[in-house]
Amino acid sequence: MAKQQLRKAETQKALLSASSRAFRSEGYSGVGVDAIAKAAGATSGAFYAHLGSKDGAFHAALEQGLDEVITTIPDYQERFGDKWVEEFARYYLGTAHRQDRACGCAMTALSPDVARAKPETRKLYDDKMQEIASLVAEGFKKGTPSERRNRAWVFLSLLIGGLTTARAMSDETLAEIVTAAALPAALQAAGV
Amino acid sequence: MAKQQLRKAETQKALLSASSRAFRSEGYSGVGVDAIAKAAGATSGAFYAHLGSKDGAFHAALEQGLDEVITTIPDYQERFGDKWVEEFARYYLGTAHRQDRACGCAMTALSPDVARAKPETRKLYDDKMQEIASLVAEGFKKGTPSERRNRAWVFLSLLIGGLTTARAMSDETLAEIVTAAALPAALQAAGV
DNA sequence: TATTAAATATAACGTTCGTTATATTTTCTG
DNA sequence: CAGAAAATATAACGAACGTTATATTTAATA
Repeated sequence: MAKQQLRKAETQKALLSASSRAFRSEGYSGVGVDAIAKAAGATSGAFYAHLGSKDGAFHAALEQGLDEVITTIPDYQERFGDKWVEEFARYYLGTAHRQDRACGCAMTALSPDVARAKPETRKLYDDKMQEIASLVAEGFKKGTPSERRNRAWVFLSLLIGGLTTARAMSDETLAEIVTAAALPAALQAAGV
Repeated sequence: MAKQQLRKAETQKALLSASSRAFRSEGYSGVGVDAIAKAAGATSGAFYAHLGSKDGAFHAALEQGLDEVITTIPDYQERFGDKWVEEFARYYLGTAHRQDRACGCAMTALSPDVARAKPETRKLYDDKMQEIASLVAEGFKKGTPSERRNRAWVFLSLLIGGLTTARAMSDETLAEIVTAAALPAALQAAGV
């Protein structure tokens, strides 16, 4: 019982990863189970064995996606120190992130579908987003904890709203104008 | 040729209105043509006679939705004068607007699907959003035109991002914390 | 190597998808 | 009132939907 477990874990990972990518780029209702399984190099049988249901796959993809944010923020804080906010916001509102929906941040890509998801999934969103806001607030320098937390929500709202708007635009120049405007405002919210 | 044209116009209006509501609350891929037609008290035959295709219905719903914003902003400016920004932002981030996805603002509800729409529709989004940003910027008091325009994008990004995040949350108290944080930041961007 | 168990593939279910072609109804014209 | 024209309803298409049941393959055990 070693080779079998390894293969199982790999299939699971591929299925979850394909689910994440598909839901982010096509939306929850924009992609089917067969297509996700195919993208993972598997079939719908394996999909249901591992993820239980399409709902379940979305729930798992959201959890993994928000956990990614939860580990990324401390990474930025360690790597860049005081400049972590600038680096993070610059990446978030940058061209590469805007153009790659499939591999982009779960907050922006999945929030609209979370609003339509089952209660259990929305509750998960509540918890993870609070965790993210806490990490962001702790990384801010000025202000009381309560002030910093408010500004963390502003910071996140600006990143999510700016990216959402820019991604919908077809004119790249216009999209850059939006993100370029959002960036200093996000830094101001961060107290930089 | 009067009664017939009247009925046609009414069917058209009902179809477009049902499309708008459905796309906003369920997402483009989350609802089918038959369901939209049924909600409008019609059938798919009438849907295709009036809207041409599902794509076409989304395009028309987006146009109507953004035009609604374009007429609403001057309305607020006339009705509330200097306080128009506060009133508008308070409505946008308020409980009623957050809880009613189907009748909410097209910017927040449709942007994620616009990112996946055909080029023609994304171009329409470009143009209408620039018009909206212009109206908002003209309603700001301080700063140069260029500064005001930047702050208009910040203002819009905050409203869209804050509302998107709050709508995804299941805990109403938490959702209100997010919108309550976004509101003063939006007003600050407006120069109030 | 035969048996058992686990992991995945296949095939099928009824339903709904977007769309088209045709039928039917309704309204206007002569 | 007869016939033309316009508006809408109906029915059907193949394809894809989410899901389940079963078959097949693979690996561990004895």
